[in-house]
Amino acid sequence: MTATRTARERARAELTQEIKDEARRQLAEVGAHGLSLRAVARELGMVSSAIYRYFPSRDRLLTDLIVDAYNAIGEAAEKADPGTGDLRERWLAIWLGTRDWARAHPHEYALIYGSPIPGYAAPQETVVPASRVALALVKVLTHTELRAVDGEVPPELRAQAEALTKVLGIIAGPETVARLLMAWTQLFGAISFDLFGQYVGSVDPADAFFAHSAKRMAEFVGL
Amino acid sequence: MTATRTARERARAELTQEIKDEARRQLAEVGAHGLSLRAVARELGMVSSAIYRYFPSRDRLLTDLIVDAYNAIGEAAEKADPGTGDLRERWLAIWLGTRDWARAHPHEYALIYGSPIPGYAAPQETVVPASRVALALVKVLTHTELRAVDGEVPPELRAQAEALTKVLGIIAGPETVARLLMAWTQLFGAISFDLFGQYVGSVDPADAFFAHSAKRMAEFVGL
DNA sequence: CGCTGTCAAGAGCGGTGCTCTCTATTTTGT
DNA sequence: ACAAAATAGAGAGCACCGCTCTTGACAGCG
Repeated sequence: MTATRTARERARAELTQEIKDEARRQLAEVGAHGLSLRAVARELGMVSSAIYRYFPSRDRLLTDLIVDAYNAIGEAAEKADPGTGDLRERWLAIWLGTRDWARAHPHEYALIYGSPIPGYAAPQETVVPASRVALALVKVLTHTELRAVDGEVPPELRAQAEALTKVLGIIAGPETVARLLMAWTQLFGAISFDLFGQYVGSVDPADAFFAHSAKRMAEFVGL
Repeated sequence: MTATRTARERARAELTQEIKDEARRQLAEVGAHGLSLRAVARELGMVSSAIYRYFPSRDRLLTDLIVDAYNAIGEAAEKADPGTGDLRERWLAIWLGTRDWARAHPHEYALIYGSPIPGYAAPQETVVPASRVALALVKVLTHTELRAVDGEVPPELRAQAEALTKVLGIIAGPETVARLLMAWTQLFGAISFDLFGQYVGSVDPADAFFAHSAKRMAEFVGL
């Protein structure tokens, strides 16, 4: 266990990365459905059985790709946030940055926000990366007093909202938390509808509608 | 071409239905990904090649299942609407009815609102069934004056909204149409997040949150 | 009856995930 | 320095998949 790895360890890390890169390329061509370890191996010039030294199963490779995708879209959201300035502009920037990443990586987006893969249960390690976009949105709201939004909240939802308030560390009433969840739903609902073709025939292209939605939802949560 | 079919024709129609039913059962077990014509045939006691007499390809069977699913969720939405009475209650009923169908048929829901299937292009025949839920929502609004909602709408979105106004035959300003689209997005965004597990850790179970969202979106569109 | 169209059956092609064994090479402990 | 242990790739093989092709049995109808 030295600081400088052995030649074998370096080769292994490199090849592992190459396998993931090639898998992502195939994901863009044939989707998660058609992702084939044999094809990845073939493209990399290795024999099919050899790839199992690096990923013990197709599912394990998928999990790694999923975690990478959650981190990538989360990082895109965080980087889109200027961090200072007008809060509504920061909010909009995060929405646009998130959508831009999704449009640039539609198959990776579908991997994380599309249909669940049957027989595949997302391991625990995906939950933290999965929350990064939502946390970026919440961060915009933490240092300001939100315009109060009114509305009755049923007890069941109130309890869930209050539990979330503690986790997120924000000062907001249950109705505001509920609206924040709706905004989060709207963000990914709109991206999914756009990418999955449901807007064809109504708002296609959806750029103007998406930016409009972002602004309306900013108002909606009290920003 | 007589009204009463021959024995052959009746047997064929029955077997076609049996194949679709068995395919739906398998969809629930292994998803669209794992749907296998051979397995369907095996389960029905026929040899694998025989099934191609009924469905020329796996994709053709998928298309039929997709059209059936769109029609089923559309019919669920329409039947949930009492048709008369308080408009906000009708709106809520449609939201709940749509979600109920989705929760009862999660794999069929994923088939139509989940990730697009790579290499599969939805044929034209799917677009009319796909719009039935949205039309059920619009129908609630057609015989009332909506509370005016204000807001600036950029020209690009305004043009799309006005084109939609004509198609839908409703009397509503561009901002209202945009909000209607947002409500439609919210409806399926929330159902997808619920079914696909994104609400785990925040609002799970999501029943209270979903009903709350429905009511807030009713207000939001001016109902 | 015999023709025509429909049907199930079976073999076969090239692909898949995955396992096993065998051999070559590198790393590690003494 | 050298042998033992760990790791690497290669290849064969299993059971499955979608799909195609051919063959032989049967029903409907003139």
